[in-house]
Amino acid sequence: MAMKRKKNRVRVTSHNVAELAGVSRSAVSRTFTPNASVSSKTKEKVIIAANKLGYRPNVMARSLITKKTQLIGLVMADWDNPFYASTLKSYSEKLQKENYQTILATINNNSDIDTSIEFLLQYQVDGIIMLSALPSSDVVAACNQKDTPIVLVGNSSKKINTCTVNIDHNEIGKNLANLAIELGYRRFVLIRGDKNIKSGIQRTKAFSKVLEKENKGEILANITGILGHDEGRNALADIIKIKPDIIICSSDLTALGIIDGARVDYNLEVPKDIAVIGFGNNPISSWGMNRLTTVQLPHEKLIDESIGCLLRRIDDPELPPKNIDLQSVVVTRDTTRQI
Amino acid sequence: MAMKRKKNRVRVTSHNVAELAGVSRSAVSRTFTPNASVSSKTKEKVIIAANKLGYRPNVMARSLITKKTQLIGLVMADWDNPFYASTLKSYSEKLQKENYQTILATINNNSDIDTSIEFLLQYQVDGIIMLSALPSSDVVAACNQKDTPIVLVGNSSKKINTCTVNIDHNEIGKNLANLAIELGYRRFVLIRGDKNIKSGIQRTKAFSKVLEKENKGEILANITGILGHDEGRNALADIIKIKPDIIICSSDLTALGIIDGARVDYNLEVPKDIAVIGFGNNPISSWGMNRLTTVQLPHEKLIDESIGCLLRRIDDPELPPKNIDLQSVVVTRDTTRQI
DNA sequence: ATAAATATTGCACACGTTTGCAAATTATCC
DNA sequence: GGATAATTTGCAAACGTGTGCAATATTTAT
Repeated sequence: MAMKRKKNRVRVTSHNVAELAGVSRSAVSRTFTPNASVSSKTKEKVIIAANKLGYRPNVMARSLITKKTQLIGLVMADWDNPFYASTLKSYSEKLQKENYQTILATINNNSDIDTSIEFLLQYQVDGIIMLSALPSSDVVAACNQKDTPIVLVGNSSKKINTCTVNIDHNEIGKNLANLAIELGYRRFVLIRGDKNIKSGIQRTKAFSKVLEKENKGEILANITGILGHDEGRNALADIIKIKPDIIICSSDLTALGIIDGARVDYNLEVPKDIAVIGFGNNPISSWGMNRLTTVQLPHEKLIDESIGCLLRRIDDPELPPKNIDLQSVVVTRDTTRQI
Repeated sequence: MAMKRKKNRVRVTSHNVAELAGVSRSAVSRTFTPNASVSSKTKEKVIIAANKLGYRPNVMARSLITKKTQLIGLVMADWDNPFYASTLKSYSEKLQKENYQTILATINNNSDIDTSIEFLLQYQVDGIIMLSALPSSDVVAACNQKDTPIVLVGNSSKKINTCTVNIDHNEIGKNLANLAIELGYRRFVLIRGDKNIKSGIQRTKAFSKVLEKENKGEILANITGILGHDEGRNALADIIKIKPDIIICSSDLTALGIIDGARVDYNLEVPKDIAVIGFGNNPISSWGMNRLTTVQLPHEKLIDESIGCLLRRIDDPELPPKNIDLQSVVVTRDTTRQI
């Protein structure tokens, strides 16, 4: 009978290295621990032996004793939002630079936000960054109990006791309104995506508040459920009838769709006949063809602040949670008229 | 003197749960191990106690003994390439579905590809997926020695003994040439990015080979170092002088830049005056305005095959490495003439 | 009711590290 | 060179879990 030989995996451990180098296991451990008490002579012997055997300290075993994994859980809820998706590279790079590795959890439907955190906790991550998702306060309490700091980015709730880093959508709405008024626009159409998304609600609320207060102009329509390029272009048919001065979108893609539609389908000039403002400052928006006026979100700052918050709290779990609101700027290009 | 009290983190372990539930540690371990021998009565007791204490098995400790971490290292080399960047979500989701977590390593300059693998090995990942990066054969040997399967995606070398999943750029070049010839084009300009990137070299080589063989048309210029939209648009000035039939780009963005330039700067009609083909089928390319003819890469298939290869080899490390080449299709839209 | 078969349980060791402590070595000083 | 101080070293005990094995409890068959 042919016997299926299971190759027995040979793991090289500190024991093997110690043996070859003629020292104790402690010595090899100390060799790989910065600032540990070990003579340069034995260190050298250990390193030679380690290289010969291809030894690498086992982080799992180490973390068991040090209670640090150097792992950060990054949970990504909204892959469709280019803003968050593009953030990933920076997070990973910057965390790596701080000597942390990123373990990536993605969630599909809202139900398993909590599950993903539970999962990360099992891996003993040193901290968690949540992008655009709101966990239950129960699971956040679990994190606190375990002294695993968690920072919520782009979605917060007063009820939850933890660090948050957010974009001040209120201020964006205000600024947009003020700018539009200043440029002389009076007949507004607002377009956004899912009507339940809080950031959009905040912006429109702030926008209309300014309008009321200043008593200059009115919102002719407040359209929701429009997100992509072609959706924007298609939505134009109805919008055009209301004859707005300016259309303010909650996505650059929608804005570009509107512009394309205006130019191609209705032979209108932008911004002479109609002005458009986007949101997000997508790389496409600065293309020579497009030159879209849009709002630039504090990309890097958001990342830096959230990492900063997290690392500080990892260092000192007693630190009280901090809530940060970041300002954005609107970049005026050629789809709105000049002052 | 005010004494700074360091809060001592309380970890709840299987010991605590066992105590509360009035059973042994083995019992709680078995409760959280599928198909373990444990009566439903004690299982229930354990679960109640575990919930009360907020117990979660420590994956680190477990992996120490099972020698499985359920971690897959994903190293991302080329974030600028939208193809690979967009792949991330699917990888993460699909691996999660297979009960693996993704630990993300990013590399900046070519020098630390190997370092990132070393890092992942320290974390005892069960397998590694490398996107668009070529590790040294030494470090791949280290993976093999450690029985950590590694699959190379989008960049392979005959010298390296491991699984690879690639796009057949040779075939793309051929298909592109045949299509262009069939459509009646004869005066070609090829544009690509970094001239040392192998995929681009392969495509142009295959392209010109077909041209020679069929003896139909010639490559007027073979431009490298052009990647984005505006670069493409700017490059048009020189290209236009050579009067090509068709411009074949290695990026949709470049192609769109060329088209914008042709239409706006030179008042040319596409495809009547000049035809353009892109590469990658970026979502933008299907916009009603653009309707770009381009090549659709086998996105999901690439992901599925690479994950499949990896998981199979994790299951059975004796499995010989497999090299897979995937075919792409060119999608013809409105920037090339109809047959 | 008893014996046999089966299912469940706990003990204790293993996994690969780090680290306090005491012993051993080396360096420093008079 | 000897006494002391400083550095280096190895021992052994954790860290939190899984699992083989023998012991015990439960079920089944007679």
